[in-house]
Order: sequence, then C-alpha cells, then structure tokens
Amino acid sequence: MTAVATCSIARSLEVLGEKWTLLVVREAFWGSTRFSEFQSSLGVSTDILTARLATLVDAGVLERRSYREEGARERSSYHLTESGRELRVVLGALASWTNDHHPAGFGAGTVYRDRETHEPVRVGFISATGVPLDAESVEVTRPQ
Amino acid sequence: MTAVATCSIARSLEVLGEKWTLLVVREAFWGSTRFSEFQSSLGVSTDILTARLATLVDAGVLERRSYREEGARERSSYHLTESGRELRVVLGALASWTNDHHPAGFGAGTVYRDRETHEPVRVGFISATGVPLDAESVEVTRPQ
DNA sequence: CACTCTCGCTTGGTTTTTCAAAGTCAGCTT
DNA sequence: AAGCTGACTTTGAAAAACCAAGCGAGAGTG
Repeated sequence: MTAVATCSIARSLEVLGEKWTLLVVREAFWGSTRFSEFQSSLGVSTDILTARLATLVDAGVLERRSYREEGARERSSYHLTESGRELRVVLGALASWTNDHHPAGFGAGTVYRDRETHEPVRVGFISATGVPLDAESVEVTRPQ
Repeated sequence: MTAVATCSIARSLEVLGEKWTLLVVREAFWGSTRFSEFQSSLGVSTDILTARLATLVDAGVLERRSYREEGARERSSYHLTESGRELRVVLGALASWTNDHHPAGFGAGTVYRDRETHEPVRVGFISATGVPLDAESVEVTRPQ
C-alpha cells in the first residue's frame, strides 16, 4: 500500500478497505447514528469504532452532528452524507454476489428489492444513456 | 466477526474483506495469472499472497490450473472463475464511487467504459425486468 | 552425477493492527 | 458533592502483516 494510489480501486480501499469499515457503513444505512448503536450492533471494540468513524468522517462518508436529548449533555451522532449514500450500490453489489455464490444455510440474507414489485434486483453496469449493459460490453481503462 | 454471519454483506467481507484480497482480484481481471505476476505488480509479500490465493481458490473466485513452459517444471496459475468474473461489478462500483468522490490529482484513475461509445458507465440497481432503478426505488430486507 | 537456477512457497523475527477490559471526562441528575 | 451515562482513551496481550532469508522440486548445464 503506497502513499496515494493511482488506481481507483486501490484508492477506494484506502478508505473502505479496513476491517469493520464497510460494516459501519452498513449499520448507518440501517439507521444507526450513535456511537453506542454502532457499537452494540456490531460488537466491535470501542477504540476501533472511534478510529473508523473518524476516517469515515474525514473521507466525507459520514457527517458528525451534535444532538442533545432532554436531560443529557450534547453528544455526537453520525449520518451518511450524499457521498456515503452512494455506497449503497457497493453494498448491494457485495450482497448480491454473496447471495448468488455463497448462499447462507438458512434465511435469505440481505436482499435488495424493487420497492414496487418486491422482486430482488441485481447490480450492473448502466450506460451513459441509461441502458443496462452486460459484462462483455464494458471495457476498463486503467491509469497511466 | 462471528463464525458465519447471516448478513450477506458481512459474509462477502469474510472472503473479500482482508487486506490485498480485492487487489488480487483486480490483478486477475487485468490479466495476471501467475504467482510472480501478482507478486510483482502488487508488491505484496509472498506469504500473504500465498494465503490470499488460497482463500480465493477455496471461495471459488479463482481456479488453480497447472501449466508448463518449455524447459520449466509444472507450475500453478490462477484464473477467475465465473463467480470471480462476477466481481467485476463490485470493482466497478468501488472505482466509480472513488472517481466521483475522491478523484485522483492527475490521470483518470480506473474507468469502466461502454465498449462501443467509450463513455464512462455507472453501476446501479437493475430491476428483474431489466430496467435501471434509482436508489429510492430499492428497499433492503435484512436477515432475521 | 554434481551443480546451479527459478518459482512457489515456508519459516523466523519484527512491526503493526486488533482485541477486551479498564480508565477518563464532561455535564446532567439527585 | 456524589453518582451516572455515553463517548471516547489507554493499557496490555493476541493476531495479522511485513520483510528477509531459506527451502525444495524439477529442469538445464558441465
């Protein structure tokens, strides 16, 4: 891992590739906002959670806000930014890959569905004109 | 990280979430097949590479084959399976997220393009009927 | 047959990261 | 004041990653 990678995939992993990071993002999608909520649902140790929340805030994935409940002091909460919300498709791609290739023994796992038809959706490439493309119609240009 | 997670995202990260793993897959997409090719392009230490290739083979992402060059003994090479090739969209989602939100200083980074028009493509949800969906039209059902 | 070379691992020792538990601190209630 | 609570910090030990060196099988060379 060099200082700043040219490859976009490597750069994405500099932010998202550490242990727990994407699970923190997943919890944020499922509604966690407070330190204690992330901690109790993930079971991650507190020092790691502190560090991950900090990198996600630095990277602009989460935004730190202050809130105050009645009879309590001011505290921080963490909310997905627009940039963070766009990670939905990354999580969707991971979930649907696993559902296809490493299905769970029981239960359906995490499934992304069409809100209207409730059919499972897939994640795929879409052209600039809004047309789904199959894998063969996509090429990659790498840096340098 | 418990034994076997119910959540599909957590399960995907059990295979793909370790350091270097997705970069090994990326190299496989870019044509690396031999141990030494992965090693020299990634700069990862050999013991880690051995371990990562083994987990990827176990997970069915890579397939180990034997090859023999003239005047050399039989060696192993590693090739993407169908399951591994379907990770293309995961890498595409990561790359396009980074290109949008953490652009590199110079150069274009890694870009997935339409093979015909050469326009950059995006990664998104596609309904069972083949229609692209925006983020709001997708819901998530989580396990249990 | 000895000798060397290469590739794909292994091994050994050091550094870094993760873990679990305990400690800290601000400000609120009693 | 004294105690509580949520969000960190610190501490010390375990696990993983890193680096350099070593190993072994088979092929070629002398």
